[in-house]
Amino acid sequence: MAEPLDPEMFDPVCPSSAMPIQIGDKWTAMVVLCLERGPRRFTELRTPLRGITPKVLTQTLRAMERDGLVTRTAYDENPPRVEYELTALGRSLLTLIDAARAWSKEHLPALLEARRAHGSDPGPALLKRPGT
Amino acid sequence: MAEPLDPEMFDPVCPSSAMPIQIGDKWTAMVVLCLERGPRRFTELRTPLRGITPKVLTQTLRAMERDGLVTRTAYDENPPRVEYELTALGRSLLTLIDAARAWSKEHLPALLEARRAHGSDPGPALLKRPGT
DNA sequence: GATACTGGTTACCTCAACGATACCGGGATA
DNA sequence: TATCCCGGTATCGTTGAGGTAACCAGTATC
Repeated sequence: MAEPLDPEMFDPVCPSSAMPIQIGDKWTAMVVLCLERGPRRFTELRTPLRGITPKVLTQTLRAMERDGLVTRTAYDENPPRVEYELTALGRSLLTLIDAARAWSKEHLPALLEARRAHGSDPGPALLKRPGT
Repeated sequence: MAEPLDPEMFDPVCPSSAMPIQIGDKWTAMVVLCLERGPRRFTELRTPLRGITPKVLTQTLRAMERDGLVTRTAYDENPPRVEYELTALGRSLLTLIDAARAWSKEHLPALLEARRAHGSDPGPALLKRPGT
């Protein structure tokens, strides 16, 4: 829980953005990965999740808290400090995320090639979400 | 590829609707499961996917075709006949779907209980998609 | 007094997915 | 003549996730 998060742990250009699997909402899986090695603070999470706005991060964390995936602990200090930590349930998603990443590693190139070979039209917009 | 699809293979009331995992678009995983045992016709798919409109089914299938998940074969007969079949790539999603279902079987009750225990507010709408 | 830091909140807007409803072409069948 | 079957299209409307921008309270520091 010590070392800082790598600001580039999620490559925004990476084709994993086309991954056909989504865990929870758009940012949920990335939050889980950020919390994998210990509790993190709100601001700390914003670094690797480049581009996330505080509103959306709050929404995501509140929903995850509601679903028992994370706990929120506020310390009465100042400046204020709030820490988010994975629960066992939240941690159980890691196996699923690993499965999704394994599938992508093995099959995503074929999917992208199929899409490219399909030719001109971008077509309906299946599978365009950001991933990990 | 012979036996008809069970019209009730997807229970619309089942809490799996809350499953925090989504494969492709809303109907993609269900289509994959429908095609698991062999090619199916357009109208045949509409039966278990209760409530899907032809427009949305067409959209879903076209996107899956574009991504190399299914093949579309039109026979020049009449009444017209079109068959959709899983490709190897599409079939590879089955392992992922199984993993998602295994997770749900084991952990979904805990998630739903956490949500219930969280109390009154339905809160922001994470995790409300139909699943399998 | 002014500014900065943390952890947010509020109001507004956009856009794609999804759904409802209606219609169609062509051959076969009654 | 009329109707059915099949595999779709066409048009319209709704919804909600997600984004943008601005603001806030409380303390500490300059």
